[in-house]
Amino acid sequence: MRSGEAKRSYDDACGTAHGLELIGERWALLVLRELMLGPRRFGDLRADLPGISANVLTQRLAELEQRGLVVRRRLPPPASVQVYDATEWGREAEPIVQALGRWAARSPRHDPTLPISGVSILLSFRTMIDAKRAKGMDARFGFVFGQDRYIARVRKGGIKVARAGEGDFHRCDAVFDGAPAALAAIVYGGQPLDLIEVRGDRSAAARFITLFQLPPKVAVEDAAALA
Amino acid sequence: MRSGEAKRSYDDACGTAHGLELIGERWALLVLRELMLGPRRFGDLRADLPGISANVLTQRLAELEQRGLVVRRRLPPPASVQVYDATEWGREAEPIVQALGRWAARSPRHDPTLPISGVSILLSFRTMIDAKRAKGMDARFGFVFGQDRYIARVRKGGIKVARAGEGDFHRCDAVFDGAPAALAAIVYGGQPLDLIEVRGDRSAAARFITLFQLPPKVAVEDAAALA
DNA sequence: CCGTATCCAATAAGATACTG
DNA sequence: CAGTATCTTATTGGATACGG
Repeated sequence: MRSGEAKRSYDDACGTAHGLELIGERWALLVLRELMLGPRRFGDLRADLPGISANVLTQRLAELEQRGLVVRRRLPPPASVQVYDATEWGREAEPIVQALGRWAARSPRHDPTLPISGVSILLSFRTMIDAKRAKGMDARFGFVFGQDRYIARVRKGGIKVARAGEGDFHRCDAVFDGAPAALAAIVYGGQPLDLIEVRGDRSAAARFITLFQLPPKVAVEDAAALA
Repeated sequence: MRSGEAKRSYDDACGTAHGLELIGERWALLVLRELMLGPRRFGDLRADLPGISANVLTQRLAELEQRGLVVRRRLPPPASVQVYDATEWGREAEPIVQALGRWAARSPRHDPTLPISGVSILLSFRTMIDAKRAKGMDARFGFVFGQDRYIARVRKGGIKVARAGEGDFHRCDAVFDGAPAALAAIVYGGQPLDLIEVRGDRSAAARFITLFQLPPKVAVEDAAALA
């Protein structure tokens, strides 16, 4: 190890190497991902990052904060709870999350049956929307994952995603209510729509779930070798 | 631990998490980066990844090979040397490298004076080319970094980059010969062109080094806090 | 040289218990 | 609930030795 630097450095001027020093530690990018759609509490993050331990989450948040990617705030009373939020620069890391996700979706070893967070599935919509299929659609959709609510607007072949307030759902064409993993199984796994509850315009919902296309799996000469 | 196998899992169906399981280990993405422009030998990799130890490089290469991102080949006699090359899927990870590099270039703590590999600087040209500035230019450039040679073709606002054979340099408008770090200092650090040797059309070379634009640094309220 | 293997010390991650 | 503290395990890096 070299002298001087406090932590392990790649000692490389390449931006990629510096990026890995900023968000290359285990869990760091997933923590940042969970903050992409707005502030979360410590417990929310812990719940949506199955397997992370409290001390590692504490450490990652502290590092991300110190590097300027995350800010810690205390909500005004009566809430008075502490939340973590991504800074603008932190949110600018979304293309990294997307590129990684799009690339890894081609993996023959990707297991889509694992748990998935609400933020993940919503961000995947931004990543995987097929502009041709979405062209001509103009609709709003709501998503209820337990306490968390999100809203998506499909228009001009694109999709906008955000956390939802109560009133936002009144303008939605349809609202999906269920587990994120179930929604993922429907959209990406070809499962039937009635795996979750759908309120509102069911035909709009049926169209919505066809808008997203995973890239083709990598051809593997000997797939067994990768099992 | 079981080398390369499903070790510590993120237990997350999100493609991003799976991507981190594939190339999230320390050094993995940088090893893959070094293979983006063609096969390299073990010693080349070791030389261009300052700080990696031989055992870690061996392990990363074995893992990447087992996951289908890298192949190990033996060149035909008389060379008969073993080389590592990225598979097509491995090369498809370049958008990840680019997104990470572009994002990290905004970091206030990025130190461009560190060493940099030839592959890194050439890839950075692909990432950072400013289409508006390159528009209307049609030229070829050669790069000599010790034993390694590369060629770049600028055309229609884009740039193509590849390893060069001997003959390729005859068609070049200009050839840069020097250390990658010096070229980086010229292109990105505003240093004078005569820091390295330039053969051929010097005015074309002078235009070339203006084609690349780093994104603006992140505004930091208290930059000292991040030192 | 080109890698691999092995040993060791330093870190980082994981599990769990604990405190305000 | 929101973290700390502590302990155990895993990974990393450096040195070095070894076989092709």
